[in-house]
Amino acid sequence: MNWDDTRIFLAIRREGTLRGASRRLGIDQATVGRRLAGLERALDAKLFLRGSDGLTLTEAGDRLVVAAERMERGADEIERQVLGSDARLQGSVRVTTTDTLGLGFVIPAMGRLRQKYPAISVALSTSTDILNLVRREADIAIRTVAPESPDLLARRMTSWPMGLYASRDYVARRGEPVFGNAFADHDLVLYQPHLTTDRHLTLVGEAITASRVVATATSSLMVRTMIGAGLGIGEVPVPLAERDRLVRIWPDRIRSEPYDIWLVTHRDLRHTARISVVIEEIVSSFSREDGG
Amino acid sequence: MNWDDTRIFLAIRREGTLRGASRRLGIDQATVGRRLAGLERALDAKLFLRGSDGLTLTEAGDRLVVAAERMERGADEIERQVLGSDARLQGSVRVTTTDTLGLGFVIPAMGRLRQKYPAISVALSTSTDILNLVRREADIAIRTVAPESPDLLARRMTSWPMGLYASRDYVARRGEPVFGNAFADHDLVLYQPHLTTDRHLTLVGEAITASRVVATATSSLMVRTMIGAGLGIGEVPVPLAERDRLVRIWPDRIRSEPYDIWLVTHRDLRHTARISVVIEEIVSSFSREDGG
DNA sequence: TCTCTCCCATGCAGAAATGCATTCGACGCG
DNA sequence: CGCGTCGAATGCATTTCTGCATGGGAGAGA
Repeated sequence: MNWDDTRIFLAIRREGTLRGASRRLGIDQATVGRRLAGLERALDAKLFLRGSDGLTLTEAGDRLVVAAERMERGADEIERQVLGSDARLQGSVRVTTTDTLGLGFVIPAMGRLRQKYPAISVALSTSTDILNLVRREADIAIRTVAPESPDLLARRMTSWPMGLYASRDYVARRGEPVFGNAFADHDLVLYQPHLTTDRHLTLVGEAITASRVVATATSSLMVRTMIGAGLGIGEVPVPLAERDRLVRIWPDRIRSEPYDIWLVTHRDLRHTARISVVIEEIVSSFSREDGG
Repeated sequence: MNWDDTRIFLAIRREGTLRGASRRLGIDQATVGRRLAGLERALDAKLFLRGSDGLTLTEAGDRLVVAAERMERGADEIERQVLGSDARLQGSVRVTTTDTLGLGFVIPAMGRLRQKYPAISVALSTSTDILNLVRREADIAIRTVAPESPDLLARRMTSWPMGLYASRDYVARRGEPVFGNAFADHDLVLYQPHLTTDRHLTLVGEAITASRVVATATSSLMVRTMIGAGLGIGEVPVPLAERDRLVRIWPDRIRSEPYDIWLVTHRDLRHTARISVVIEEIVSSFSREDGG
């Protein structure tokens, strides 16, 4: 048995198709299929049922998943440990974050990094997917939720109050909403991360009626941009709203949950030089904002 | 990083040389060296220091061992689980035991197996090395010591008393030893498994003087054969001595520790058909002996 | 000191794996 | 019902890997 085929096995299981796995692994679809066939030959067992819409695990394949993931943890650990002792200021650092924070903080940090450490490159992945740091899908994550794993180190970089804002233009046209009548006669913009069904909706603690919502977005950058474009009223972290010169509605009201920003990295990467300096520069991005 | 290279890494570490690893892995020494070089390139770290007498782990390499072994456990688990659900009476079963038991019990069992299940082949490894069942180096072990791992199933097949014996020829020439004078004027044959320095030596509880020992062997088969050849007096399990028609000395004396025989297999292989029938046949070998 | 043995490194030819291009089938949409 | 899209399989050229053979170096023993 070729141990490397287990890596292919896990990729196929996660993607559901050979083609998807080939994209994730960066190798050809034909190769993925042949590697799987090789594993099945070595183990003398069919692991997937081939369907026109992809592959599904057989019972035999299902039994292997736990052991395969154990192998994967070992492999990840190997890479981290070797990486964790790398004192050189060169190589690639993978950062995952949201588009808001990527645009406003990580990219400025990358500019400064480029000056100081020209041999370090940053691979920035902005997505709503939460990449798995334990699985080594990224080196640094900047998130609005704290992680749960004991292997991950989280540091809260800032905690922004969330205020209610509209664009200058919107206020000029529609005026400010009257407090206490559920935003009657106003247009609202909402952040809805998961495209979930309507839950109990509020803005800065005030209940809203669904019919007044003119737009939602899965990204806070889109929400901010919508508000800036005059589409309606919505919640924005105060420092970002000020940067955009939005007009604050009801300045004494903030949302009860602030906008927390966590920087998360893996315990084993703590002392990796190139990762440390990237973290340092990103942290500096946030402290500049808080200071100014 | 090619996961399969960790398999090579572990083999090199265990054997200490590329050549040794290549023998264990069944691939060429040059390939082993190149696979290691590939792993070191992928991880960008030297894992071994090359010396003329083999390779020694660097600090970086040492750190990887634990994670690599975790991968190995996962790989072994995969193979066992797939093997463990194999209901076909065909394929190879690897048995490890001592030469005594291999000769007297496993080989007769193999003869009967051949008749009943012609598609099953047995790979018999007789050595004093205790192969690691957890590491999948063998499927069945027949040993004189019980294993410690919770993943292994041990069943005591028999417990033979150890008596003192000489050949008919020896007794005719030298007579039987007088009890109580430390085998004065007699030649002794000893089983010494580990080539250890002289410890406190006894035969069936009687102290002996080192100068009377004419031969030792690391194998109980060799001891028995030596005794049969008339070299001296020594301990032999009673059923085996009777089979050899040896003459018993002091028939009321036995060694305090009997000769226990354990059959050991891995928990996951319990229900593998071909392994079950091999076990069954080996057990039958021993019960024939006890019965007759 | 010479030789023998053990080891690793490297050149080269053959074998195996990979990527590309194409074919084929299934599904969903207009 | 045709068309476009998605996916898996397969033929073929190329790259990569592997095994064999050889060379060179270090250490043990005569």
